[in-house]
Amino acid sequence: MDKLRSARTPAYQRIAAAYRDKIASGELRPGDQLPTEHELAEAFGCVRQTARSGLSVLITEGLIIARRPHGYFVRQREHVVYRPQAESRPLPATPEMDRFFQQITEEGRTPSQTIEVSMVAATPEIAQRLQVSVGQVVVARRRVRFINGEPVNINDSHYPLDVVKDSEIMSPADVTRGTNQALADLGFPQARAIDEIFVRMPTPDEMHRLDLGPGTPVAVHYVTGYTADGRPVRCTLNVLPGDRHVIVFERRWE
Amino acid sequence: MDKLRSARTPAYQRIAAAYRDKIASGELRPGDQLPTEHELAEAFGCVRQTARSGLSVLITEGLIIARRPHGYFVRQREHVVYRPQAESRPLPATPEMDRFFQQITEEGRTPSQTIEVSMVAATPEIAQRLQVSVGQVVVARRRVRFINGEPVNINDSHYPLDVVKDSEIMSPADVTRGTNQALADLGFPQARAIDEIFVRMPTPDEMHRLDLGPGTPVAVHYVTGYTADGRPVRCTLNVLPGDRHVIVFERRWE
DNA sequence: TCATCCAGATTGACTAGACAATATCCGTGA
DNA sequence: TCACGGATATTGTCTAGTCAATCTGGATGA
Repeated sequence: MDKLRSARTPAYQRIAAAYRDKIASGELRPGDQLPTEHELAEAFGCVRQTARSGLSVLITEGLIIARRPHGYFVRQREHVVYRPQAESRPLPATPEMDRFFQQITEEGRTPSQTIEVSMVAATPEIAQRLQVSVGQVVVARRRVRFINGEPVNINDSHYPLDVVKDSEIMSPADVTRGTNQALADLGFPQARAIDEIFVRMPTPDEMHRLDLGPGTPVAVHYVTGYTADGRPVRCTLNVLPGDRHVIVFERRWE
Repeated sequence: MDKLRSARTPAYQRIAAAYRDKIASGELRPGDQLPTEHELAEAFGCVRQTARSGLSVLITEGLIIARRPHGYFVRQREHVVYRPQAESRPLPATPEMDRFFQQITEEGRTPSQTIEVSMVAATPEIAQRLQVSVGQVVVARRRVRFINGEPVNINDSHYPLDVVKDSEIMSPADVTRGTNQALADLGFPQARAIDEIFVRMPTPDEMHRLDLGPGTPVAVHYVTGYTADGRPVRCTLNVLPGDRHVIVFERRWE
């Protein structure tokens, strides 16, 4: 019976399933090497191309990577906490939050970033959220953040031109007190924000900018900030690689 | 003279890039059919297997699907709004929220769900969040939600055994007033919650339960609810297919 | 009329090779 | 000792086929 089933399922799927299990069970741990294509083909009685198909399944599932000419290795991932609310609430606000930060703490990381400010035509996504027409000129403040020299996320903030004109937000330097504070000083304090999170596979451009391996999905996080009278004054687009981040929100019932 | 490898880029990548662009530019729209493998091979001067490789790239990117024996088609996705805060705040609380709901409104959808309650050993993920030891017995209330007969998400809530023992939460029926209210009635009102969102490719089991196509990542959303004195009384695990959901939060600065 | 069967088109799985690209290891020579 | 260069192992790309699985639609027959 079992033999029948294993004979029915394609060889490449049996190979993928076998090593998926070994990874899930912990028999193979992050960094461990898998057999070579040649060895797999021999072990499963198929040709190299079929073994490759099986391995490629695991690659697209984000479980392993290929390193030429070394072989295939189990991927490792550690999740840096990404906390949208930290923009406004600086520190862990409840004892529960502390527990999470203790586990995934940042030891010895050296963060850095690149900043680039430009005036661009609003994409449909940005235009809709800022309530301007598509193609209208808005200010884009683009950042790529790095930890230990490796890119961790893309952070593109967009502002209506008249809101930030001639302000320090338009200079491509770090605004130490925070762009949200700068926005408030310009007379546009944000009272509310809406967070939207989409999940998808990255575009080739994103794969390049974030140095993503195959099988790594991204979270696309839009933050639209509104003043008290309901005018959108900021739309931030974050692209977060799934293998490097966990997004954390905190809620309270009042 | 010879083949002169048209570019340095491999043929299968050129094929993928060509059709990725056509999809991005809107030349090919959701539901449209791509050329067959045979036609692509002829057009790009390669064999069928190479054309297949190019198409498989687009499949893993979630852009197209293969429907045997019809051909390849551009995928379509519509995002249902998933709003964790709706558990506690029933309706759009700000004018801005209204705008989002108008766009992605639910017309003529017929929701349904399956419910299954069991006592299970806590997985490490659940145990850590409920602050119990791994393997300790907890109550799992598993739901799969459907819209128009199609599964849209997995929703597994876990409770410490002593909290929900002999309560209606343990019966596999819909709790109309909501499990959170039921929990409060048992003497465990939740005062705070922590949301964690991970992004990854689905496991084969999740692909099966949610009827996911290849190239579809999922968001894994943990909600851990705490009473006012900091005791975790609920840990809910949501699995949301990336092609069907957008996660929406709303924030206020006070 | 209506159900049934079959041919055809298309993707899925696989074989059996070939040559290219790449990083490491190791031996050679200055 | 140390720099350089080639051998080697491994994955990456590709060709040229074969046979299987699946769905549609048209032909066939009661």
